[in-house]
Amino acid sequence: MFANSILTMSPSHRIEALPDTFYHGSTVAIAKRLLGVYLVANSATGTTAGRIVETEAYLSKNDPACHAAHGETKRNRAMFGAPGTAYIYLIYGMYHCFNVVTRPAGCGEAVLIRALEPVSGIELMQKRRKKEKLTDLCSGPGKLVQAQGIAIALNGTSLDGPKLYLTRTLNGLPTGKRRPGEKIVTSTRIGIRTGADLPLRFYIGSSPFISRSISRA
DNA sequence: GGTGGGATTAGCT
DNA sequence: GCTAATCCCACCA
Repeated sequence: MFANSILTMSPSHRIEALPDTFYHGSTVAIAKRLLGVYLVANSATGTTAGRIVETEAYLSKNDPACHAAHGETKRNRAMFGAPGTAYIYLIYGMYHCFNVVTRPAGCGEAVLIRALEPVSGIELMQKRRKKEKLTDLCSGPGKLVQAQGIAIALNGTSLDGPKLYLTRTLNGLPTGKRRPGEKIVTSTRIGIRTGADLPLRFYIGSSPFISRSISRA
């Protein structure tokens, strides 16, 4: 089964991270463009990978829900880094959320990754999540961070490193982009109090792996 | 120096 | 549907 093939992959495997041009355009455009892209995580316990199926955009202007809305702080500093930087933070004292910084340094815009389709390292994800069902592994921002073993220490690092990276090219799998017939559905964002009416959540409509939260579209 | 809220989840009713 | 678990930070005193 191809899901385990990456685990036995040669250590000399070359990372094909996303090109700089991937981050051209608006944060909304990038949030949509990220649908279908692979997120790969390497740790001492093994490698996992998932295909992004749900994202949310957080903007620097007229978006009160964005962490950067009140300026740079110690907590949100990574958000003001270069495009392709990981912004990881603790939420509700228990879970972490993983974001991709999208705009040039100083802007403070990012895309929250809300759900992945598990594609590799399934057994490791099941072990970390203590869940068997594939739809329970990465169907929420806190869940996918747990399943991928993404450490808070990776906050502020560039998403082209050996421990955590984004790519369209993954070990014989189809190119990491939307496939024919997969349509982007737009809705309001999940779980926020302010800016809740903005249409900034995007997901692959046919995917069974998106978060189960009420869409409130 | 104290306090309250938040881009969540799991488990129970 | 409701709530507990749990912590960083912004804000107010």
